[in-house]
Amino acid sequence: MAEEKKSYKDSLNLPKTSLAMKANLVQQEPQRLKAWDQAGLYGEIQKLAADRPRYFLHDGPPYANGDIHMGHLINKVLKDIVVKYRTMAGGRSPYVPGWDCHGLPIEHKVMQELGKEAAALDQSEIRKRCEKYARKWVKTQGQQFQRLGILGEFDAPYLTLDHTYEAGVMECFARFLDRGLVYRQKKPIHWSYGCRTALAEAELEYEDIHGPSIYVNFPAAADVEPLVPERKPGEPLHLMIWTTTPWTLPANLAIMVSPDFTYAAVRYMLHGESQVSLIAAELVERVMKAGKIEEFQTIGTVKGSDLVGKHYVHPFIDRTSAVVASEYVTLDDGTGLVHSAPGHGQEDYIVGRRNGLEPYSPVDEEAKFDQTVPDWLRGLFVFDANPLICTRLSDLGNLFAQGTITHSYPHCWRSKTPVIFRATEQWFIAVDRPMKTSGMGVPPMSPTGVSPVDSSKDGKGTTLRQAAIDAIKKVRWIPAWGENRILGMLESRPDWCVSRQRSWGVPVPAFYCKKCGEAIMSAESVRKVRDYFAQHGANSWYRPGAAAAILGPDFACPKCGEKDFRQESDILDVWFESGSSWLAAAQSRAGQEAPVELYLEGSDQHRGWFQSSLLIAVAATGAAPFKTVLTHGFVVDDQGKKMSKSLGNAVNVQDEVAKLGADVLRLWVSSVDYQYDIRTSEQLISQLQDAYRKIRNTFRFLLGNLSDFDPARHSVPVKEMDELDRWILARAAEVVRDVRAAYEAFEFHRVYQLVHGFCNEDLSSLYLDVQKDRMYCEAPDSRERRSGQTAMYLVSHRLVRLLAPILAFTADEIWGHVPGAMAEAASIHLAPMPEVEKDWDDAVLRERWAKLLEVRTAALGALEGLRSAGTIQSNMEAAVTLHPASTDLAALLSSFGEEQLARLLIVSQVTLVTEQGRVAACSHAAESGSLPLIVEVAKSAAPKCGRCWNLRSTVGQDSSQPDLCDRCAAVMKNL
RNA sequence: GGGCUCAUAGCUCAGUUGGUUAGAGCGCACCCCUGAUAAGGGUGAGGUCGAUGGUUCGACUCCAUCUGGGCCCA
Repeated sequence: MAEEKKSYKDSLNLPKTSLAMKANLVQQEPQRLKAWDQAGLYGEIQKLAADRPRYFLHDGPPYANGDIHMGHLINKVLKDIVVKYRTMAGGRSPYVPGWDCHGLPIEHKVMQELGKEAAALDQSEIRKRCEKYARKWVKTQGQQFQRLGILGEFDAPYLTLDHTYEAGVMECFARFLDRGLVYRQKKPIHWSYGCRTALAEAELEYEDIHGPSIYVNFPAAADVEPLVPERKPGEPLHLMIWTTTPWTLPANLAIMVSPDFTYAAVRYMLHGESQVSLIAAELVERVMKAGKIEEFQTIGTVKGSDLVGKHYVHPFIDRTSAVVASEYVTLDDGTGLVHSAPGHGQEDYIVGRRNGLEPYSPVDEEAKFDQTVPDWLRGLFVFDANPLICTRLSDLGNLFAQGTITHSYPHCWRSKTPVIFRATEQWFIAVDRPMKTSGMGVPPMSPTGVSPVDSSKDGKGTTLRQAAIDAIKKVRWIPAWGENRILGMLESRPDWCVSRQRSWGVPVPAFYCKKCGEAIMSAESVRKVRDYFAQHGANSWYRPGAAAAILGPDFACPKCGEKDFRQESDILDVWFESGSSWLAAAQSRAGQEAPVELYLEGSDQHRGWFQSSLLIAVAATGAAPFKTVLTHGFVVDDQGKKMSKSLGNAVNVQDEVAKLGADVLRLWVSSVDYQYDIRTSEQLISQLQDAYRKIRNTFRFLLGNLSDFDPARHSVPVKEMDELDRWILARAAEVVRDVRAAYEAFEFHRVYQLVHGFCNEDLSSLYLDVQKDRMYCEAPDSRERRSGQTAMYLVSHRLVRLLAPILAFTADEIWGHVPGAMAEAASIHLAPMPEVEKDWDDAVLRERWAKLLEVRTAALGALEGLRSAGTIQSNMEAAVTLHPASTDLAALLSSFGEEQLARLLIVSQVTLVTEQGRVAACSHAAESGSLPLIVEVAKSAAPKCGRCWNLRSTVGQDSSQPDLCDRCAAVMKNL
């Protein structure tokens, strides 16, 4: 039986707090959200910040489709951290969330849901369904974002389907017309003859088909002959191509070669005649095998670069065309010479444009040949034409070989018919045409003016490409390589094709004369559309009579004078829409004029939103719409692989919120260096729970010691504080400085590391541990205790605000427990960031303590030996003798004093021996690493105080309190 | 295939203009405390700095190549 001992527990000032140890975030966070909502917190913040300098982060609109995923979490939490920090740091930083509501994925989804019903609905009815669908997800995602603690104008977000937004898009488009950059031209697109519509990549389904595979000899023109001197006079010379789409041969306008390849001139017998064909040297064997030719010889070689610019004759059309260089030619299959029809293929089109070739596409909506082809093909369905063309080539002696091949070919997702590439009229924005400055007199739609492009003479201004390149140099890109990345894309990008053959979007604002087909589109007409959309929305475009309503009854076709028009059925590229947001939303809707301070999106947006926003703003205003662009990387799994549903490695945001709470997720986001790939798994995220608990418990203990502390009445001036307390304040000042610098640099993982480290190392394992004795045992109102309380109060009061942008919920909860804090600000999000306090920021003190802490570490190491040997159980039973071997260290320790050293080491007694040669023979003496110090440890012989549990020689001095030390005896007397 | 980019302990991060045995925290293992207690303290084990070659007296750091990732194109 243990000896019955008197308990002094009730006489101690043990920590007492209502801040629960268990956060219970999953239940608590929604309640706090409700309270914020009822208090109108976001509005209060904006009211408070109304007159401060602006720091506007313009939200890139996520797509209104599906539940939010990890990518959204990263992006939105980072934005929220920026906004909350900037607000607390003295800025005005409203947050207006946006949503991208138009576009194919929604249209596609709606069409799928409608199924066969879709055919019976007109375009405006389909658009209504799309809008309903988009709005549903806007609402859902808005709630999911808010659940993460993100504050903003969620009751009035900007939507790309808002009337004002659509009008803003039109204004942006009009600016391009002001600059003379809009033109119309044919371009090949995926075409479904089954649905008589263009298809987007997402609407294609790839299926295997059996089709023809033919090798065709194109007769070489005379300028090729000198390249093959080995050829016998009169011997036919050909350029041999390979194709699986014979029906595109009538549209052949070029043969593409690689300048780097070597082409062989191969002699062989065909139809009893000796022939020479040019074929890529590496492919000769395979081609000859395909033609079942066993005897052949390479009689010479030609460099691809020498072939470029030479000519050939079309086998069945009276046309001579040129050989062109192309980077798309490979040696994977075919002959190394590629038949090119610029109207029937993407790569052919690109190479064709470079060489001034028309995107010739003699095929109509039903995939039938038009009147420009030879008469034996006119009106024929292209897939029916394939065998005819092969027969014709064979008859002409140009068919080298013929077979069938099975390969993957795109099909229409709805009609299941094979897709063809067909060139149709599209609207483009020119990037290399000098920009005009006329038309700038048209007043901007928004109250704020826009500065014109700086260009002195019409038609002699800079190009959009050059202006954009100049503009990006004035932007701060974080990380810095972002500038290089977008620069590379800008330098190589083609003209912007802005029309799409879809329903769900903002219409291309063109009209066509019903009589002569003339396209009507001018800055003036587009601004009429703009005004009409501002009032009626883009849906009104699809009403009968919209053209007359917009253009006015008196408008006549400038070409034929007719007054009957139809509206364009194509819509604008959705990137044009979202790229207009700096004007259509930030400026028009939120009153935040470009350039705004920050865009913050994933690094994929260098090609997407950053670039479209840049091009539009540069054309419209002459400058980039942003001052700083910050990008983050992508979420990958714990192996570094991309996340996908099919791999099963995706982490579900909703599940994590329901399991861990939003603050743990926010802490996780803050903890990673988001500029590169972000490794993610449920386990990796849940590891942050430990850090969260550490931080929370540190605050819990700080606050627990402040239950009887009123800062107004009990504060001890910093100068009068105990040195330990002044040290923790000095450290706190350092942390405030470093954390704020980290926030300013968007290095939130440094914030996390600094704060976590401070809680863990400085506070929990050192300062608070050392302070326990005083806080518990000294008289409640003693100077020693009040000094410590003042420090703890000041530290909590600052530290919690450093955390507020990250732990949005918990920091606010803690704030409610900091003495007097609620009187300063009803929510922590209304409080200012702490400043570096000059009174605290004592570098000399920090230096001194760095040495003291080295001594402490050395001593703890020695004590570990004593404890593991079983000599003592707790360090409080130990007596430590320090033998400093340098005068500097001796002076330092002497100045600190034995009593203070004992406190710092949390041992019963420290004896400082500064004379040489007095190290006792002691098995536990240890020389510490780099310090000129010998630490001697032993069990103290003193009796244990029944109250503070220290072993003290003063126990029993007061005969009325025989089991107490002098300190405790004195305290007890005055209780 | 092209542009940009990443690779340091199980995890998250530091590693200053190349300069001694590569650091921190977490986690882990072991120990202590039981007056922060579904807490707190201590000690310890973990890395051939993705690989190879080169420049240099000396390379995690500079150069080249490769391997494996990521984003965007083709």
